[in-house]
Amino acid sequence: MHQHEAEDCVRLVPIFQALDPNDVAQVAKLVRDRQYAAGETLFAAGTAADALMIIAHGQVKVTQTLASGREQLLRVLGPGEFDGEAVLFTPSERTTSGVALTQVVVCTISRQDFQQLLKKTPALALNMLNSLGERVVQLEAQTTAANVASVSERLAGYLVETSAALGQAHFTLPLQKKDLAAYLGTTPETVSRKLAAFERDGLIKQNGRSQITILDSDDLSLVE
Amino acid sequence: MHQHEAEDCVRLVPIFQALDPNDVAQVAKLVRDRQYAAGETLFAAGTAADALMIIAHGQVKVTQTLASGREQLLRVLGPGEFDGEAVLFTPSERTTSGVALTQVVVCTISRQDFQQLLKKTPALALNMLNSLGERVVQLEAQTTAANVASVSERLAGYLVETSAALGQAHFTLPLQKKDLAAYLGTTPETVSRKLAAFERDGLIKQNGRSQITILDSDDLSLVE
DNA sequence: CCGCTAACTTGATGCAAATCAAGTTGGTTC
DNA sequence: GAACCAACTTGATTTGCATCAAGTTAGCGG
Repeated sequence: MHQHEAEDCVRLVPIFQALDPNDVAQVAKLVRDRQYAAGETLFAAGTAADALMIIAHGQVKVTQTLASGREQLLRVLGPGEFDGEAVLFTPSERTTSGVALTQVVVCTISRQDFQQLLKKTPALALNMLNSLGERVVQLEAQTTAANVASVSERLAGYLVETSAALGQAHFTLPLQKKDLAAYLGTTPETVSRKLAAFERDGLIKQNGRSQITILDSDDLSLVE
Repeated sequence: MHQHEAEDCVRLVPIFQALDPNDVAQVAKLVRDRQYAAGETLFAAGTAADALMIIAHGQVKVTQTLASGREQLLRVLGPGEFDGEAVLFTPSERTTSGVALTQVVVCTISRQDFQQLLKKTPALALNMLNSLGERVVQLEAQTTAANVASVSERLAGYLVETSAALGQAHFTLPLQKKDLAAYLGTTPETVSRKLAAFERDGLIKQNGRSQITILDSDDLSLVE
């Protein structure tokens, strides 16, 4: 079973894709896997960044907390995604924390092993560059949105994107509203109110606490 | 002179550091350099990302603009820094725009050449990974600050960081207040008022339009 | 050195969203 | 299935900041 998870990681993860079978075998040997229950902490800000963590199953929220105590949800990692940047540097501290949202299986590679691997496997470094480049583009968009767009715009954008990513107009919110608020840089109260307003305007329909149906994707995209 | 600039780029840029002389020579051959006057556009969002641009001299502001027309200043590139991520992908569009703040000399490498170079020069890929990793960490901090901190906190943080980076309590703001406002996600009016407030509280002293002296760095860091 | 203009400052007003407060709901545990 | 508790909702109030408006400066070209 454990063996199985390790292979899953290597197979699942985009950065290991298109490596030759030889390399893949090498990688699999270095991988250790580990389980966490929902709510458990996978890594904490301020601790040593000593391993690369790749999600095999489940979801992990990555947050950053300011001195003031307010917390920003930076992203949610799903299967195949990894927490990342910290491992690339010479021994350094993590700047973010990761908490399991569901039961989670992660595959880990120690920083040392991973850096060795990078040197020996140029194709891996290129894959990694692509992955980080995409992340930069996404973060730039997130920063811009946070500074420049209203809460309604950001929420509407989130709904449209989520719906598009899942390929359906009707879906279950992948986050609690509390977490969604932290992601959008607002409060649960405001998320609640804005969703109610969208519903009043006939843009969406809410069912229960976390079911959303998008009725008018076009107008939702135009919300300001 | 042109030859000179090309060498400058290769010598100056962190990502080319620690390459062996052989590689460096190779890189220099691929580099073209180009000049821009203050205010000129180096690249625009929506156009093809066909070249990597490295700043040899001067400063370039990188911005992202929302449909609403409001503009976010993402960063200011100085000598040795580069605009980057876009070049890594298969042909794609730029998501950001770059405008010269001063007279600027940039060195460019075509995307094709650069990608070839990456494949042939593993050390370069590793340097690039480090550089992008740092950028991710910095962007995460910027996103968190934008969502979670007040304008006063962000401005105070900016002053403290800038002062620290320059190594002196007295300095000239490297940006116009208009641009500083765009960077912090606020308006020039608010920047003006907050600085006046800091001065009233004895935290800083302003001289002329852009001279700042930090009087109490500790208390400035505690502003909320 | 004068005049022009963009950058900036200062003041008055309005509004979006945070905060505070008091319920209500739904899921989980025993 | 009753009781509990976190998550959520809805309402009232406050507030930080944007916006609008009217000056004031500083730098630059002539």
